[in-house]
Amino acid sequence: MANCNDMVFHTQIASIMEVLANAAVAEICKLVDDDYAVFRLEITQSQKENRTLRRKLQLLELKMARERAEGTMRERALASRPSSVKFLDRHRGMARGEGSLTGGHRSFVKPMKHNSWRDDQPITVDEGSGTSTQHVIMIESADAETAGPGVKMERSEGEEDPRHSRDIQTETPSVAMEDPTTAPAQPRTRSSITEVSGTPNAVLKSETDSNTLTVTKRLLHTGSDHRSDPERLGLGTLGCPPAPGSEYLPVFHQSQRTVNSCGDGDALDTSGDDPSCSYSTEMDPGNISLGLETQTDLSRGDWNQYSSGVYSEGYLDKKREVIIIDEVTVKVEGDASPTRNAESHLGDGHSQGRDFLDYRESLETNPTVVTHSPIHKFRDRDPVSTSMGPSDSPSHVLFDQVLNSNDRTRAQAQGGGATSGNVKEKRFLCMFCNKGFSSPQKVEIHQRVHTGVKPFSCTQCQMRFAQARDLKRHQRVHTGEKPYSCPQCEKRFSRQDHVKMHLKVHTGERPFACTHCGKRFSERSYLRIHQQKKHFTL
DNA sequence: CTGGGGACGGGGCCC
DNA sequence: GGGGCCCCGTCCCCA
Repeated sequence: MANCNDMVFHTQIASIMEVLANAAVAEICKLVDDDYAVFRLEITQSQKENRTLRRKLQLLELKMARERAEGTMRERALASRPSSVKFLDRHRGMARGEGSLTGGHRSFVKPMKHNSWRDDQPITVDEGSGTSTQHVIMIESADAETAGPGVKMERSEGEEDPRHSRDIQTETPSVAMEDPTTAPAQPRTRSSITEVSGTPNAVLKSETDSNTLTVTKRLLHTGSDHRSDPERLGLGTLGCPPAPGSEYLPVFHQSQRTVNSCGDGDALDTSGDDPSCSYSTEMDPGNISLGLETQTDLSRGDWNQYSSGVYSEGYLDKKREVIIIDEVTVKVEGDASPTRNAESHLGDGHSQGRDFLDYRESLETNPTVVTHSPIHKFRDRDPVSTSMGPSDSPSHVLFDQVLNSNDRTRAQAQGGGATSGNVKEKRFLCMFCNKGFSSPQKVEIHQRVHTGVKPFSCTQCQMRFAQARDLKRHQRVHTGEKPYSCPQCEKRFSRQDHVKMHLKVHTGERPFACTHCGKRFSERSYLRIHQQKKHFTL
């Protein structure tokens, strides 16, 4: 009987335990579900915020570009000069498979053998017609071949980030039409050649009611290097001289889409009805940048390139540098203040020289490449468009306003070595790494690190240099000049820093110690080699 | 042959 | 624009 009671008792206990266990499981599941829902909600909100910030940045930079473009258009209207052929390279196309499209942002720098401008394939230039007709060639094809043999389009679409993908995929098929309301949208995958006639002002639409803009961007035909290095950057590039009449022609195309005012960042519906603001490259046939022009994306700093081009327009008016801005997509957000809402997607600022080694190598191996255009997509970051000239344009004001934000601090901090001086003195940012410099000239020089442009060539050898000082220093190799001597042994050197290095021989100074074995070296490179060989470390 | 070390040239940046 | 400085890599010599 007792055993029977025990069995009943245990059975009841087991039942209770089961019930409790089930309840606990249910409670856990409920908690997990709740947390999961909350987590997903947070993710969604964060994504929305990200999109909002991106679009705000786009809006800001679009405004800058438009303001600048308007100024250009006014100048053009005043000049009343005949226009040249304008290539609006939308860079939708790239010869996929050419170059490394999966190896990161360097991939685009791979020189291409075909799809490149060749000397025997000049671009027809409607020059000096005396009319205001502008031949605008919109290259929208995803197939570079459709762009003609002379058009080289490279892109790294295969490795683009989701944002970029979204922009591309959701943007309205861009139409390079003067009046998009009267012309049907053309599929992006097709090539189209649209001739835009009329005065530049006719092309440049009013921005007051514009929400979707197809901005025809172009190569800002500049290039200080052209002057200093005609043998490399001259006719050989494309087989045709720079179009003397080529001018800047930002073309804004309106779309009939309406504004999706979303100043607060909500309603960021990107599912296909994003108003698009597309920038197309207007390539000057005489200054096509081989292997460098590539599709860009606003969300990844291509606006930076555009604004840099704008900047070049002002500051580099005489220096002329090729700037390529590709088609981008942006949704103008109603009355949202671009300044207030500006979000500068500053890069990490540490993308420099060696990050572009492949690029530079490609340039070195392809001396005919004109290297004025900016590199696109070096890193997965969003550089801000901040290389503005010292002009008094609204863009400049806007730029300062942007930098007045917290991003200014970031810009300085990420300026990579901007250790001294205030921000104002370093407000000229590299379009590639956002590093700040105190003057446009310094930016230009610095950007040669990224572009590989070496305007100064040695007459004694084939060496090329980015700075005059480098050439001057190098030429001592040929002349044998050694103006510096060691005060200890009278040994002579061509460079003073080598004297300083040499002095360590006499002083016995070995400031670099191996952290593994304590062995000391006079130079860091010795230590590095030592550690590599002995300790298998960097 | 190998490693250490000096010399030296290119490159980048700050001032 | 140029000097100074530093970093890096390479070449070469020598133990």
